[in-house]
Amino acid sequence: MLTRKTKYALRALACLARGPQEQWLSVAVIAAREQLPRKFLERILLDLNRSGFVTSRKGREGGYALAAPASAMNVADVVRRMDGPLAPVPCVSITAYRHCTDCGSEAACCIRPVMKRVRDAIADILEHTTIADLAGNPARNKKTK
Amino acid sequence: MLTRKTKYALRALACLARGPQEQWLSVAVIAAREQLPRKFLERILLDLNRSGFVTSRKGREGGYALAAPASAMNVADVVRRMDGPLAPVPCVSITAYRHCTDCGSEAACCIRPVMKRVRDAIADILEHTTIADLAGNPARNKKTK
DNA sequence: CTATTATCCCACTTGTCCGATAGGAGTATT
DNA sequence: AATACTCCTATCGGACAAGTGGGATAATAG
Repeated sequence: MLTRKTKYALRALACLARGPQEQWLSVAVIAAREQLPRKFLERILLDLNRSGFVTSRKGREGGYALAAPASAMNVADVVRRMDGPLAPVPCVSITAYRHCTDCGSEAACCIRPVMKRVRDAIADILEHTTIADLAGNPARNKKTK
Repeated sequence: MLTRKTKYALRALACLARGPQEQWLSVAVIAAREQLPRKFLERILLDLNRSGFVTSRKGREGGYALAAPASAMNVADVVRRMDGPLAPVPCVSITAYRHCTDCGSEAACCIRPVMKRVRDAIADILEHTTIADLAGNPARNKKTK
């Protein structure tokens, strides 16, 4: 299950992608447009900033903007940053591989092959879906700073 | 992420599918063979029994056996019982649809279409993978009671 | 009949994470 | 100087994951 944090993050990014190019959007505006809890969204945008998905401007008329073109930003990366690896078991993750502590031998594990296929299927979809796709606006690009 | 509960459940079912047809396997035996915590496995098998995946026999020489042919038991159903719906968001689940509390309009939701595709991809794989596949023994069938 | 061996079942613990809020410090604009 | 933003930390309740302990019940071997 996707956490709300991730859903809100995706909504906020889509909102930025749709928003007017000429100005920064404040947390308050995004929260109002997308109907999201203000304070929680603030925290999420902070994370998105640290992860490099958005840039910010302080003070009056400040706010957030996409750090890259929406069409160059895929959903998989956002989900991974917020929710962690896409893979259903850590030992089939490509970006965050970890040996399963409860599993003796990976070669002999009967669950691994199936979950590998699941991971690949999920990754294939989410990596080929961009924020621009979510925004329903493939042409929209980065805000020129 | 799959919970351990589900992973253990799948391992136990695969173990039963592989095990000798003529006898019931006790929790202790399964735990030893699959290297699983005994008590926890007991609890899991109880759930699997209630959900109808296995049958049990009390007393001496008792234990568990598959309630249906391993080749007729798919992974998706097991995961759903133990971990809940496969869908990344409740509003795209087919077996356990629920309206997302944080979402105003499903028709206008920008996240739903992508997640719908993810759900379908996961379901497609897990529904077409059986316990027999896990056990590496497609011919193995139900224990004749 | 009785001891043994199994499932059944409840309660409890410990830790982690989710979702969210409070409150204040820093900073840019009017 | 006042205002309106972002930034950052701390905290909190509730849920759930992963497991353990102890005992009731039932079936069979001897």
